Amino acid sequence: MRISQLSTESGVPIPTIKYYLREGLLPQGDQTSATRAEYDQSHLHRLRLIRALLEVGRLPVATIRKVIDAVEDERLDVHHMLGTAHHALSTPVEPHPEDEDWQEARELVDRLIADLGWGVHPLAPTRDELTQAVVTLKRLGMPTSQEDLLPYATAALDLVRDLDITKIPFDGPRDVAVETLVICEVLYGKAFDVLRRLAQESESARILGATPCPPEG
Amino acid sequence: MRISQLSTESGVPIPTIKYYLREGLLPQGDQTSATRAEYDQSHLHRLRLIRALLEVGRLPVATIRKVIDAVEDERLDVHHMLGTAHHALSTPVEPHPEDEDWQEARELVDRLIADLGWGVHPLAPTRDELTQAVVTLKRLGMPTSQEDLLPYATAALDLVRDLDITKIPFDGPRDVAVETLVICEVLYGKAFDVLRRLAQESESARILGATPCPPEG
DNA sequence: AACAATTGGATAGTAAAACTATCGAGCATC
DNA sequence: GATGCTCGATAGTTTTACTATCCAATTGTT
Repeated sequence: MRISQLSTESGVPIPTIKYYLREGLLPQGDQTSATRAEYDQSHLHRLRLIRALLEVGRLPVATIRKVIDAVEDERLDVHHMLGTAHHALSTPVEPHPEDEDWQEARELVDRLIADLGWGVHPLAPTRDELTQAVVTLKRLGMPTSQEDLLPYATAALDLVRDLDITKIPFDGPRDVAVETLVICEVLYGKAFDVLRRLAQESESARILGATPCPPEG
Repeated sequence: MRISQLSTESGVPIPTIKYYLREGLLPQGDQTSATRAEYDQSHLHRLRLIRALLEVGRLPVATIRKVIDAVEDERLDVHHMLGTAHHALSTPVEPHPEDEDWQEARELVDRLIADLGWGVHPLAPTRDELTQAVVTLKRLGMPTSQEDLLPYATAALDLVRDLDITKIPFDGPRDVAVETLVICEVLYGKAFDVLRRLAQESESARILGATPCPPEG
């Protein structure tokens, strides 16, 4: 199919598709001549993935690029490919190792992960991300202990082990594996986030003994 | 304290503080003369809250503004104040009620909430948000059923009921209640999100029988 | 073969969000 | 009364994600 058809089928405007091609999010089509290229279902699929990560996951284009690069780097085995994708998904946080609060929080995070027996690399950026949340909670006057975080951690593990992970075809083609992992992480992550807010909405109304609150307007 | 001290204590540059003042995120200081205003601990605290929501929660300034407006609107009782804050926290999604996939997904979401017996307003924007995630999952070839979502929903409810909600002082001053709610929703939400990704990282390494994957570099 | 339409590739422009910088006049303080 | 901080207003910057415009090269269409 040509670019115009790709555009109508996906709902993404042609200039935007060209932009994604430039940015390396979408692979080039099969060039049949100097001014013609042929696209197929894989491009359509990729385009849908890009839009999902952008619109639902609110991932920056640069992050999506990193994930795609990991898939297309043939030197990586499945394990390292997934790892790279994983680390790309964490929002970069610059650590403040000299800060006292930061150090304390980081120790808490490391101890938590160690006590849980989780296999996470000591330098994984995810650790910094969690540290930042813990530091911030403390600064806001809601200090967090390991016991506070533990139930969240075990709940997270339960969900991942029983649901997310079972969906990932580790033995299938590599691109399918990463794609599924990313989708699980981003879209089910989003779904859970919304469900959490729904639950909070419902519980808070229940406690206050009131009827559900309508949106403004 | 003066604006310069507010700046050094919070680490936020003066022009940025002025910007927050202009945008109504930070209340004006106590004006002692035409060119002097006095700020206090409450301003410092608010500033920290703003930065937390911006940096950790990645909330847009406009959203933070909405939450603050809800707190300061004296006509609202605690219930409606929390509700307004709640709805402000959901990323706006424009619904596509004419779309077939959308309709189907929306029915699934409504049925799920009804079956769970959750008290959520029929027009709550949160419903649209979840609908969007469900539609997107379907488009990406991972259709979601009510049974798929149920375990996420019950896990979310457990966390909220046993942890988040217990932290909110419903009978205390109104501003403390919303602030706690927002902090719980945004920061513990973030913490859980990171824990989920950590669990996924760990489980995926375990399944592949590999050692934890180092970050690039 | 003439010719309008489409494409690819390049380049430049735009919109929104979150700052950041500058300026001028008014105090305050030494 | 010189120095320096402050307020308030206004204008400029940076980043991100597009969007628009050109142009020459086709392609299909007559």
